Amino acid sequence: MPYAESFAALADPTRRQVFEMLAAKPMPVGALAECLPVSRPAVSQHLKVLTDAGLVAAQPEGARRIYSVRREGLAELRAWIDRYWDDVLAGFHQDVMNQTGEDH
Amino acid sequence: MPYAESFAALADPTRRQVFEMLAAKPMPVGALAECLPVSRPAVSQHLKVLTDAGLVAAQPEGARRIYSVRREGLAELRAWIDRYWDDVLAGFHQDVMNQTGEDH
DNA sequence: ACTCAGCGTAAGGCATGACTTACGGTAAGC
DNA sequence: GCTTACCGTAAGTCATGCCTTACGCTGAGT
Repeated sequence: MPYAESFAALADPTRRQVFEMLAAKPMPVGALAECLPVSRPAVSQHLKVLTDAGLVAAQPEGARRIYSVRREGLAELRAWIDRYWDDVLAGFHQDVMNQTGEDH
Repeated sequence: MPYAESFAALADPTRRQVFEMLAAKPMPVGALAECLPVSRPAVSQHLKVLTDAGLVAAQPEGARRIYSVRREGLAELRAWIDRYWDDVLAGFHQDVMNQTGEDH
């Protein structure tokens, strides 16, 4: 269940901001840190959490590491939501049945 | 940005379990607590977080309070994911363009 | 009116987590 | 080869969060 780590990763505002910046454009660590109110090591730690969750990935380019978003990570979250989305719709439908007719 | 609270709410495993149980079937607090390894007040606190995030809602029924899932809460999360889903696809598309031709 | 079931809230303890500074390690440039 | 840029990790501090027990409130039944 990798979606568990994904939710935990995106629960932090700074980490969401990192993710959003990478979604807009792949970037090295330094570029992220310049646009954020935290230190560069803090960004590195956040990137580790996001990487472990499968939401981002690093691609070494010389001495730098270009981080970018992994579509599969978002797909996991979408899958989780869609599952319970269906459950809720089914439950709602059942409630309507119970309220209207109590038939069958 | 209510999705912020939603991510924070679903980041906790116990809270996700509560949400999943409510998605399967609306329930009062006591019924949830019986199936969980934590005390009833803990469940109440989790329900408050989920309620503040707009993910669940309570409907008083006599002395009990029947909790159920709010579709709008899940919709918020879906909207956030879909937004960055599109961004990632666009970025990926742009990378392909840069690699193949550098035209525009 | 009294009792009891069902919840929410307050207060406190303990773990988890986010940030900092300091350090080590690798790749590029002179 | 040596410096410099770029990055990850370690250690420590401080805040946040989850859980517990104890308490107070409301609605139903006798």
